[in-house]
Parts: sequence; structure tokens; C-alpha cells
Amino acid sequence: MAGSDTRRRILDTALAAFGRDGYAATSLDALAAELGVRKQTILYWFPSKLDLFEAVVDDAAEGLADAFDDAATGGLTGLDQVQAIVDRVFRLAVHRPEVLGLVREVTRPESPTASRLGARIRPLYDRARDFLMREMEAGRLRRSDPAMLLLSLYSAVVGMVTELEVQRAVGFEPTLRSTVLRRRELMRFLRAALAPESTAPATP
Amino acid sequence: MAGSDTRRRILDTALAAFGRDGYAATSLDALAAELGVRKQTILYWFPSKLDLFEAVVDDAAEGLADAFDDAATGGLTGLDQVQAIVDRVFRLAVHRPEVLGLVREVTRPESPTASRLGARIRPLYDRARDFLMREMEAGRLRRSDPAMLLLSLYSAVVGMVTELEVQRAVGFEPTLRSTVLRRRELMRFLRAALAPESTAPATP
DNA sequence: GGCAATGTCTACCAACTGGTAGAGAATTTT
DNA sequence: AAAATTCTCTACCAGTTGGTAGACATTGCC
Repeated sequence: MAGSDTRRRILDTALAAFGRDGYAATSLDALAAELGVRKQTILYWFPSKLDLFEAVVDDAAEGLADAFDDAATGGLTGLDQVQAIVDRVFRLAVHRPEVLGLVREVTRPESPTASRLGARIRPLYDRARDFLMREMEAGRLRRSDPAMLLLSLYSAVVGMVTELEVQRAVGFEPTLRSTVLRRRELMRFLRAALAPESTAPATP
Repeated sequence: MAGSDTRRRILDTALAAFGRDGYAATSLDALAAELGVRKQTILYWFPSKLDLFEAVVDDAAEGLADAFDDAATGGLTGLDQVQAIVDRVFRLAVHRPEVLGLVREVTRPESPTASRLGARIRPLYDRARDFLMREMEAGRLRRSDPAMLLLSLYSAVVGMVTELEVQRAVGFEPTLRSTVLRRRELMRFLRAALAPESTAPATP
């Protein structure tokens, strides 16, 4: 079964390439060269470039779902659960930045599979919303529109993480220490915004 | 001087296309077709595709700088100044989403001009950092690492705005009302994180 | 050993890519 | 009016793109 190993390798390498360079800028020839294989081998396993991309998206979505499951099986609640998920996403971002690059690529409205992502992400989204509603109901999170809040969370986390790239663009290389600091900063952000209203900071 | 009008039109259309589809997925032929002109006319004004892209980036950076200037000339301070800038960015995002799309494209590490953006954005960045430091010094903003905070702000705002796209991907069309709500939600976020420490919300 | 299935390859191809060379209008300068 | 400049065009081109057709090798099965 060396074959399905090839399939696996193609998926992994393609994920890295699509996540790094984007769909359009990734050519099958370049991909094949990176794999030490001919382009036609790729087309044997995936009938077209678009098919390959969709398979990669599905694969990545599965991986993301697993990561969330992993973070959600500790029986945590409220802010602790949120923190666990943020930690998990950060860890993912550190040793597999391509995955977030792919998310970024695929959420572009003109992406070849913008709608497909919708279907794949939807279950994750629904589960997260249910969690937030439950926690608000129980008074462990500040009450607000859970859908809106979720989008805020998503944008804060992904924004924070992908902006490692911006940091590079602005001119300084991100260090391990700065990454840790950033995660702490983000958690302060989230705690401030999510903690139940006990003592509201007065703003005239 | 119909010529420099052509140049202007090329810049505008190219900004839209690059911001919408990305650099690699935008072909000069398609661009020319959209402009009702031959590809060679584009290459007359900009010697190569990359030159065009750089010109577009410079143009957009200039526009962004103007927008910030516009928001910063009211003599506001502290959170009010932050709010004014956020409002301005949101307004930009609503009627010129391509600009933010371009920012997104250009902050990708493998972008053809990742480093160039650095140079163009740098002045904006420095100015903003100076402002934050001044306001922290004066006790009008909570004290923290200004560089880090700025990146957080950037990611929160851009994340929030570009995530209109994610919202579409997840399946529902963003309405005017939801956009307004989102901006309000973001400002709550920012106020919670930026307000000077008066009554710190207790978290055990 | 024969054979069928699986997997990778070579050889092509039409369409499209960014880019060059230079002709022909239109406008401005003299 | 002639000449020069500015602008857009037609005609190409070499390289790359995703994709097809089919030969060749390898494997497991009878």
C-alpha cells in the first residue's frame, strides 16, 4: 500500500503549499517537484487541481475539529474552556501555520470553495455557539449575542495569530517570548470582554 | 491628457482586482478586459505586472494614511481618538472593501511585496505607537506594551472587518444592522481592554 | 507462470501567462 | 503644415498552466 501513503503525502504537501502561497499561486508542477514525483501522479490521486484543493480543505477541517474536540474534553467551563481553546489554536498556529494560512485563503469571498468551507465549518460553529449560550445561561460568561460574540472571538484569535506575518512585514522577527506575550495579551482582552458583569468599568 | 486618466483608472481597477482575487489570480488580460483596453496599454503605463502591483500598494497606503490623518485631526485623546479611528476604518471597509482585501493579500508572507509593505506602513505604525505611548503616559489609556497593543488592535479591527467574508462563508448575508452591531461589539471589546485600570474586574 | 489491478511514468496538447516590437492614431509643439 | 510627442493598438513569442492518452512497471492473486 505505498499508494495511499503517496496520497497522504500529497495532501500534506498541498496543504502547506496552498496555505503558504494560496490556491492560484500553487502550480501542480511545483507541488509535484516538491514531492519528488510527476504532476500526473497527483492527477491520478485527485482528478483535478480543484478536487485536490477541496480534499485538502476537508482534511484540514477534520484536523481543526479534532483539535477543538481535544480542547473540549477536559470538562472545563466558562473562561477556562475558552482559554483552553485559545491555547490549542495558538499551539496549532505555532507548529502548523499553514493550516491558518489555508483558513485565510479559503475565507476569501472569491475563493474557489468559499461556500464549501461553510458546510465544513458549520458543525464546529454550531457547537461553539451552543457552548456559549449554555455558559451565558449559567452566568459564567457575560450575556450577549452568541453568534456575534463567536465571530468576534474568531476574528480576535485568527487576527492575532496570522498577524505574526504582519509583524514580520513591519520588520521584526517574532520571538518565542513575543508569541507568549501576545497570547497573554489576547487572554486579557478576552477575559475583559467575556467575564460576567461583576464590576463594570465606568466609562462616562 | 486623457492618458493620466487611463493611469488612474488602471490603478483603481487593479486595486479592486488584486484586493478581491489576489495577485496571482489576477491576469493582465482579465484586467484589461475589465477596463475595456488592451493589455499592452497597461504595460505601457506600468512596465510589468509587479510594477503595477507596487504602484497599487503605494496608492492604497497613501489612501490609508489620509484616512488616518482625517480621523486624527480632531484633537481627540484616549479612547475617543481610538474610537474615531475605528469608525474611520469601518467606513473604509464598507465602501471600499478591496482596500482591506489588499492589506490582507499584502501581509501574506509570500506576497511579492511583503517587505515593501513594511516600508510603506512603517510611518503609520510609528505614529500610532507614539500616540499610544503619549496617552498611556498621560494616564488616559491602560498601561501596556504599546507595540504589542497596536498589533492587537490591528488584528482585532482587521479581523473583525474582513470577517464579514467569513460570515458569508458560514452562510448568512451580513446586513447593515449586523455591521453596526459588530462595530459596537468591537468598541466594547476595545474599551474593556484599553480603559485605564479603575476598577479591575475580579477573576479568581 | 499468467494475469489483472494498481500506481507512476513519458509524451503531448490547447489555452493562457507576462512581455516585446513596432505600426498607426491623436495631440501638441514648432 | 510639418514634426515630434504621447498614447493605444495589432501581431507575436516563449514559457507555464491544468489536463489527456497511453506506455511501462510493480504488486498480489490464481
